[in-house]
Amino acid sequence: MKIATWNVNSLKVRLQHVIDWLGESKVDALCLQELKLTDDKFPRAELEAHGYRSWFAGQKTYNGVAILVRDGLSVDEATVVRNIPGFEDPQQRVIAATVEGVRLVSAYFPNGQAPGSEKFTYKLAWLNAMHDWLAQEMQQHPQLALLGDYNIAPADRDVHDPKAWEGQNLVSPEERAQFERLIALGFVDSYRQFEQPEKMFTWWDYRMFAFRRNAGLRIDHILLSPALAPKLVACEIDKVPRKWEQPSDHTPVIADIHLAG
DNA sequence: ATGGCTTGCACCGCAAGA
Repeated sequence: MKIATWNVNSLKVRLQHVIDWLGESKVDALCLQELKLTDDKFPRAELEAHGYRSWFAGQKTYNGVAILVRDGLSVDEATVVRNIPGFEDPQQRVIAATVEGVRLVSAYFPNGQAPGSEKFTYKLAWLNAMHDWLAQEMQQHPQLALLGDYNIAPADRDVHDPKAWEGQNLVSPEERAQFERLIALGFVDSYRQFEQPEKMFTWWDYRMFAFRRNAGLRIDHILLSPALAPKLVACEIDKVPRKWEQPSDHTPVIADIHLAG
């Protein structure tokens, strides 16, 4: 089963990119973030016409997450969850669904703006709630994958210029400690299970020709639970959609899991 | 140098992203 994550920065603007990419990648499930549209505007019919069913949690202007599932795969309708249970939040950042017996969580982690800011405090509170919920969720669903835009570059090798970024939002020690708390639950960073080229990133700023200069960060991740990690056979970043006309500033990450094996 | 782009919303400049 191929699963993927992609922050599309407006599904309205990026719908054709999503459709094109699904057609090429043929992933079984695609987790989307930053839909930036309300549920009534979600392009469910268009995606269905291209062979994918959708589950989504949207809102006006900001945030919004979805899970797209290729036709023919089983989805447990009764256990779809929106938001982090028990964490009151008007921001739509989480949706979870069980696909072929694998619990998929599509998450748009808060940006945080800057260490010390109110938004940073919210980010840390959100991360605490996510950690505690995942600890429970993993008991219920041993085969669990957490896919999304984490807004955290876990290590210096995930940063194009670690010196320039030192201590800043997305790389600060507090955020990295939160990432490590997820790892301490037993989660495995899919991308780092394999030898990878250096300077591989998933996000590049729109400004300053950042993509052309490869001035990026690796902030989109697929973490796998201990029960799922041994079934991982490949993980890659697909930089191609970032080169398309009017692209998202993020590009997809894909993990291939062999469930039968 | 706190800019530089892109989005949505609401009206032509602002917030927010990362």
